[in-house]
Amino acid sequence: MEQFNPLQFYKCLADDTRLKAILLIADQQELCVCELVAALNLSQPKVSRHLAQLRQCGLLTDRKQNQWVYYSINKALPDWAQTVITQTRVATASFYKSDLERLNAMGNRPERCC
Amino acid sequence: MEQFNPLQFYKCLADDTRLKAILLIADQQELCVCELVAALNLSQPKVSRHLAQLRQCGLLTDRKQNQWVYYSINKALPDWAQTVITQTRVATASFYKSDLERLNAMGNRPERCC
DNA sequence: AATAAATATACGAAAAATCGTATATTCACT
DNA sequence: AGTGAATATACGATTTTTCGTATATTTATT
Repeated sequence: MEQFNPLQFYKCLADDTRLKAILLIADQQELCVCELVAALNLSQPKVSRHLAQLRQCGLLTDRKQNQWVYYSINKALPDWAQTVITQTRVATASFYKSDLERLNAMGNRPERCC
Repeated sequence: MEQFNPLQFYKCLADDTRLKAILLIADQQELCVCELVAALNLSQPKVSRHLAQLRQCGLLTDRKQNQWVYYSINKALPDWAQTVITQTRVATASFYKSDLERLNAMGNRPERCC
């Protein structure tokens, strides 16, 4: 991840949907779109649109398995950016607590494998 | 600084003027408005407006000395937020390098005291 | 008291970001 | 081939943010 732009990075974090999605994914290692839709309690197009933006900016990577697309934090992110995400995840757990609860209450979550 | 909102924090960092101002101030300990105007090469009202926003959100504190107002990073910021700023300052020096050069080239900088 | 320098604020205009809704795509399964 | 579930994208409308310009405020100096 060369010449990664901090302004673009922080613009990605400056939206409620995107920030919570990133923190949830960082907390859970990876999540598919339908899990994020349930956790965030938002429409599928809205969530999908923000995830696409985070992928395009290099914050997330995706992997497809069957009909699901799993998003995770891009391991190629510069160390400082990973540190920023981790610090935020640990220190601001109450910010996304209710989303995590909705995720855990979700039924029929797709099974990971491979 | 209780129940500090991470979304508001990142919105503060998600603007070119504000991000560079914060990094310059973090690097220099404190800077007055006219120094930031020179370093950022922007209009005084624009810089002043963004500084006011950063102060209102709790990222900066100000101190008045004679006719100058000096801004510095709010020491009451939560640790994680200070870590985020420090990590960014250290890792993305090239992002505000040219601003720092303009600051160093500036003549007639007000003298600190007290 | 008048002037000048530094800083702050007000306000409408312009630009940027976000949204809802509709629709397209992809894949598994029958 | 057809259906349904999961995901992605397009597009105009709305909301939010930022901006330039003018003006107010504060303080030091003459």
